[in-house]
Amino acid sequence: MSALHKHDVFDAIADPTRRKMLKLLAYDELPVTMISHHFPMSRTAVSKHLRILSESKLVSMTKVGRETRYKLHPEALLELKDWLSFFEQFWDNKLSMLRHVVETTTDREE
Amino acid sequence: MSALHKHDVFDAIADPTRRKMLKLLAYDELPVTMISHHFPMSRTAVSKHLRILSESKLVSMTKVGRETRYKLHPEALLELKDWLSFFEQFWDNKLSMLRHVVETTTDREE
DNA sequence: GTTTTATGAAACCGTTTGGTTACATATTTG
DNA sequence: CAAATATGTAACCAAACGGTTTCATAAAAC
Repeated sequence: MSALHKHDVFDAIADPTRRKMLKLLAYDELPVTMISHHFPMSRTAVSKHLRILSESKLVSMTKVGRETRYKLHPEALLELKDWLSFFEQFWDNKLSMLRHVVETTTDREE
Repeated sequence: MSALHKHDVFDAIADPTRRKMLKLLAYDELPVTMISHHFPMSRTAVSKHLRILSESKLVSMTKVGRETRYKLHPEALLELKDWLSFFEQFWDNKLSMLRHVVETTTDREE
């Protein structure tokens, strides 16, 4: 994906480092330096991954003093869930087929 | 991802062309030339996308005479669904929280 | 007010990606 | 058998990716 056009959710989760970041941010809001301690790369590289996650709305940023705290914004994964749900009707499993119907019905109420 | 290591499902669906291919193959098994008619690129480029989808097990190939027919193998998307299910517990919606519990319980029976 | 800390931006670099065209091969058709 | 068809492989290319180091800036701490 181009540098001008923003990265979407599918791009964002394609990278294993970014997927790990999402799990890390699932419970805690964390500043860049803290996040970078969990990865074998420079803080700058971590910062760039966070920018991509931010572009795709998977994380949100809050400035607190000199820190920038990032936290998970899980609602952005709904796009992925919706995309997936289309294919569930093709799983050769009657139980998941049934569940597909139940889920899509439930979705209407959200 | 490297050329030696196979592409995984997350890589495979990162590209919009490949996502479109999956939808196209959802209903019909199709040979390369037929598939390429749906995309504004060369048959060779289409073939390369299909190889990546094949590496990630999202499609399967069957040789029929001089044709290679590709079809969707939706079970490969289970990995994605499982990955997603971890995050559903964080959606700030009690209903989807409840559904998460129901689904993971149901999964045990498959 | 100087120093330290936290961060992002810029420039750079090797590798991968997504496309191309040309070619080789196998199968079907006439 | 010769010609046409279906496909994959190879070589190539520009752009994007994922990393680096250096620098600028803002806020906190001393």
